[in-house]
Amino acid sequence: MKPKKTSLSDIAKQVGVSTALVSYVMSGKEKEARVGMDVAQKIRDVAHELNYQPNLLAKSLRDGRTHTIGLIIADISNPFFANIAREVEDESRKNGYTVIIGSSDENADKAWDLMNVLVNRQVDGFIIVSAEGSEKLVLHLQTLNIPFVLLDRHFPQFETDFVVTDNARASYDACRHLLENGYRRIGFVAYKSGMFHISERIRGYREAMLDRGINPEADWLKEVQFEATEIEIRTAIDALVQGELPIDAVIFSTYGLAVNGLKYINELRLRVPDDLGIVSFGQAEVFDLYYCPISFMRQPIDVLGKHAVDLLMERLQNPGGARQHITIDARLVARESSRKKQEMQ
Amino acid sequence: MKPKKTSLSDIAKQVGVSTALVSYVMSGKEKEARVGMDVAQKIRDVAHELNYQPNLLAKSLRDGRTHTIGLIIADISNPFFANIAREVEDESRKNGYTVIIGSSDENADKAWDLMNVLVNRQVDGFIIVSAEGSEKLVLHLQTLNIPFVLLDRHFPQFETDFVVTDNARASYDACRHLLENGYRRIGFVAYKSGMFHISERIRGYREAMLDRGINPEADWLKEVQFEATEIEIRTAIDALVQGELPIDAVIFSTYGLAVNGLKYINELRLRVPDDLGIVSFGQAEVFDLYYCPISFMRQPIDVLGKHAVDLLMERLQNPGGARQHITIDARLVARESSRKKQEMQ
DNA sequence: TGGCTTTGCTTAAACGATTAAGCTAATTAT
DNA sequence: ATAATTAGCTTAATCGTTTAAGCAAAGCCA
Repeated sequence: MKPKKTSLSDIAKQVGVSTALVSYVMSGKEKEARVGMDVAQKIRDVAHELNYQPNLLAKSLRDGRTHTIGLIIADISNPFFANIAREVEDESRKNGYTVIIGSSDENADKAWDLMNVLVNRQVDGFIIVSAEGSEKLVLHLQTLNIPFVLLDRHFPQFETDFVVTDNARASYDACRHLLENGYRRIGFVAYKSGMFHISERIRGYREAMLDRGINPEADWLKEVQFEATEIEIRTAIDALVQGELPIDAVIFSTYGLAVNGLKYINELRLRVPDDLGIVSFGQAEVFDLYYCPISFMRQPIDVLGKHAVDLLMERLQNPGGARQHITIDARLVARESSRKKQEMQ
Repeated sequence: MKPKKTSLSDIAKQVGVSTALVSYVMSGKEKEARVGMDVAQKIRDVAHELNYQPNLLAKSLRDGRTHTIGLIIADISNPFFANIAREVEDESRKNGYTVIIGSSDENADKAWDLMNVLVNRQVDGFIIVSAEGSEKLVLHLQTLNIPFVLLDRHFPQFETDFVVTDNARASYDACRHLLENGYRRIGFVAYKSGMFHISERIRGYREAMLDRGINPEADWLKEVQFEATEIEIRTAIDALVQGELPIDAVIFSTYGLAVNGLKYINELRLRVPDDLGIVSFGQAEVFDLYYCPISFMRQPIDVLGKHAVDLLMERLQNPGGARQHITIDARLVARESSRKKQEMQ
């Protein structure tokens, strides 16, 4: 039924030599291995004729490297991660590596299972956007001595390679921008999470407010559950805009929060930015096409992805080298949603 | 340096038996292989103690199945494909398969290269969103006897498994909806392509117009190059809205066209739907959050993805079975962008 | 002529798992 | 008591590749 693929020994048999010779020729080692010119040519001819394609499984098994990397992200259907995946894919292919992507849904258990599957498939290394609670995963990879690079999020308590944006600074810039444009009562919506990148974003917001001499009300910070974003975000926004001190601007610390938040803001018929100024993290076509284009902190996804792959490649070459920490600045893209406030007397 | 992973023979050595016994126990065949209860337990204990993880490479090499499928799509950073990828990933994992995703950028050569890499990695089968001109790829997989399912697009001239939406019908429905709501001069924007799914969409549009007794002007159909979408779409829209017979509605036959089109429509300060009614293919948050929510044809991505995987699984079981053609209907999600036209006297 | 190097190839082990076949000792049947 | 069965293991081939080591013949030098 299935026309067996041609292997080294098929060629060897037809040419009348050992598989060793064929292997040498096919991997361009004919010089070192002193293969006769005529035989080499014959081998190439037959290989071509039989349409030989090497079996990468066998090769990998033999030399312990699969030239495959595992990419664990939160969710491939989120544009931020999809774009990251795309960068990682392209950059990896340039380096001769294939990527296997898995979505963890921000769930540490899922991430753990994924990692195990990929480890068993013998990936050479990982690029990981950590879910909350995946310290165990990180430690496990360390004891297995499998190279990995943390992307977008990292654990300050562990000494690992990572590539992240400067979240505190990005948040600070977002907030300062709103302040400069006349907004004063600024809310901040984040996921409820113990993860470092989240708390950094909150810290940046706080500092910007304090530096401006404003004490951010505790009520202005809303933390919503990832698993129940749609519902909780409504409650959060209701509270923010209807409280004693209704906010005049809000920062969404994540793409998913912004999308859900904007939907509800539309429902409430709040006008952006007159009723509510907005700056968001993340990026996507949504922000361009909203009736009032949304200002956002642009994370240089291409740079993040490229650095992550390059760093991993370096680590694969030199597993013992010093861990590297790469921090990249996000850049504010200011648009209508945060334009200078008209003082309304 | 690297603490070698534990293999069957490590366990065998420690327990003092052959690797065969260990293999039987680890793969749950201890009954058939008549392994002694006490020895079996000992093996399990040691396996656990040494944290044994099977090497899937070796297993795959041995029995010729990798439990891996290749997914070739146009671009993972396009939400339509990202969502497909997500479905395929989840459904495959349920079946014990791992997915390797590659983006072809609608380029047949890239798709060809990708396929070759994946074939060499011995994927068991493929799910493919074909790029234009990839007939060669399809034929090649057929001669290699590697199972594959075409997704979203298919080649009517080849007898293959496929899962697609009924594009002619979707287009017909989109157009009829606009007609029913009072629009008459309806434009259609598509990619310039010889691919079947595109011409089907055009056909559906034409038929809906003709059935209504309207002869669609040739100028109302605009075909833009995939590689130069941003520029060409401006020219196309300019022509559509400024011609002798300016259109009063437009159908975007693809997500990417809609996004670029809407951007330009915004720039032109055309009001949707008063100046221009809109229905689009594709789906994404963009359509929800546009100032005037965009009507679109919802393709049931979850169903598409699930069917594609299930069909491939079936084909892997039974390579010789009759090819299956699965066609799924898109459903109109009607919103503001195509609301009933106010007759303006 | 005898020893040394070079050329051109083959042999065989290794990667880690699977599994048909075979072997031995104990048990059961006759 | 002897033959037949069964339980409980081992052996070894296999998947396709790589590569160190070895071997024979030819070439070179004195």
